[in-house]
This record gives sequence, C-alpha cells and structure tokens, in this order.
Amino acid sequence: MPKLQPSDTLASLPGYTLRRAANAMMDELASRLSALDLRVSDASVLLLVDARRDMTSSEIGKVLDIQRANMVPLLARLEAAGLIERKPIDRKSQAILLTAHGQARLGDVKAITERFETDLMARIPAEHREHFLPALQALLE
Amino acid sequence: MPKLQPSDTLASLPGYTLRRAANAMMDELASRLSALDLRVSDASVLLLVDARRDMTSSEIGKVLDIQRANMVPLLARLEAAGLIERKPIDRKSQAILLTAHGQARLGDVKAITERFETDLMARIPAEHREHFLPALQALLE
DNA sequence: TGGCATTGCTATTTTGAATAGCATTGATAT
DNA sequence: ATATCAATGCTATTCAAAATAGCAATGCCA
Repeated sequence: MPKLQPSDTLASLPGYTLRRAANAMMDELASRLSALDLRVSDASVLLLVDARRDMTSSEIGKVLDIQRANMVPLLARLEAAGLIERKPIDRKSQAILLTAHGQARLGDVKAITERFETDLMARIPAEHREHFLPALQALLE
Repeated sequence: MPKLQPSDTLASLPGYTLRRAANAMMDELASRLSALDLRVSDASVLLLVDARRDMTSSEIGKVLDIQRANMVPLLARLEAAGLIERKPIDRKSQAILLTAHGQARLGDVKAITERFETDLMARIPAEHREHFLPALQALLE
C-alpha cells in the first residue's frame, strides 16, 4: 500500500527523511529475508563472519553495534539453525565460523541482499545515485 | 567516542549504511532534544501540529506512521506537560492544538532541529550535498 | 605476581511498536 | 430515514529489540 506523504515541512528535513527512508528500506529487506527465516541482524552476522574469519562474538557485536549480552540469543538462534559453529581460540574466546549449511545459506543471503541493494539504488534518480553512498558514509565518520 | 568502522563489505552496502547513518543521526537528535525533555516523536508531533492546524490524533498518526493505539500515551505525555490541548471537532473527533506553552516550546524545538539539520548537511561533502535529500525522497515513493 | 580489562554469559528491565477488541459516532447508500 | 459500514479514540495485552547489571573465568600487562 502507498505510504502517506508526510507534510512538506517534515519531508524537507534531511534528518527526518533519512529516518523514514531507512525504516522503509529495512522493512523491505526484512520482508525479503523472511523467506529464508532470517532477520536482518542474522544476515548481517552471516555476511560478516564470512568476510572476516575467526571473529569472536564480542568483535562481531562491536562492528554491528550489538551489545555482548544481546549477541547471545542471536548466535544461539544461528547455532540452533545449524548455520554457525564455535571454535575455541583459547580458554576464554571462541571464533564464530560458518558451517557447511551456513555457507550454503549465505549464498541465498548474498543473492537477496545484492538484489535488494540493486533495487534500492535503482529507485534513486540517476543524477543523484552515485552521490548517495558517499554522503551516507560521511555521516558515519 | 568514535564508532568502530564496519567491515568494508558492509560499508559498501547502501542499505546497511543507510540504516547505520539513520541510527547515528537519530541518536544525535535524541540527545539534543533531551535538553528539552522531549523525544524525537514528541518534537515531530509539535512541528506537525503547528504546520497543519486542527489535525486529529489519527491524522497525526497516519502522517508520522504511528498507530492510533500508540498515539495515546504520546499525546497524553504532551498534554500532561501542558504543551498541547484537545478541542472537540464533533462528538467523535478532536483537534490537537498547541497551548501557549507549547508554542513557546516549539520555538526551542525549531531552533534545535534547524541546527541539527544544518550540522547534518554540513557533514556531507559539498559535491554530494544537494543530491542527498532528493535521493532519500525517491526511496520513499 | 598483582591488578585490570575482556570474554561470554545469566537475568532482568525498559522501550517501542504491534495486535486485538470495544463503544461511540460519522458517513454512505438505498 | 435508516441500515450498513468505516473511522475515532481508547484499553489492554503482547512482542521484540535494546539496555542494564552483575558474574566467574581467563588473558594481558606492568
């Protein structure tokens, strides 16, 4: 269903529009990932664990801005689904690794996220498109 | 404190970066508005009620994407703080109006949000700046 | 070796948002 | 005008994501 347009006053505020756009996009991504029974944070972990091998739970949390305590149920879910496994690094830390099943599932995740990113960018008029990511990155510095 | 940079893989995803940037900016705005003891949603309502007079609770909710049920505590807070009042339109609906106190507080809100929006845009390199809002708006259509 | 920080975790709380239901009232169509 | 349907403003409850506090064990460093 088409979303109601906010009043012009608010629509002209970059901060407000930024939030709304992010919410809309995340809802869309969540909906697409639900086909894999994964949440956005689940998919983020899979992508990250694949890209940076041997990360610990704490490290993943720092990168994704998820607190240690909240990583526990998240990783427990992924482990219960057979997507990740833990390998002791020393007696304190453990690396999070993708299982074979997790790697297969990661393929699906990549397909969905790549398609999602492509669709997202396609919605932006061509003349603004290349400026979008650099602008966002600048906000995160 | 400086945020940890996400892995390059994730930082190059517009969708992911969009979410992070929005979260970071909303945290910043929330922090600034806390000086007025207001939340972001509170401030949004005040700005909207001022811009479009005589809106009902339902209408405000539709514009701001807040469900009717969740408008109740929000408006109750603003009413308890003496910022808004309700004026019956008919026996079913009521308009939400700013009180004198609410109008005064709105001045502070506007000062903070304008400053915030200015600061936000200033963080974006000049060559990307003018493309930012149109890109976001395109995502909301 | 002593002190300090980190890890992974439990347990609990807080918060925002979602869902369901309800009585009343307004709008619509015949 | 009247029966039907939709909207309004609510209550009450649930749900999920995040935040907070605390803890035992371990690694790190002076």
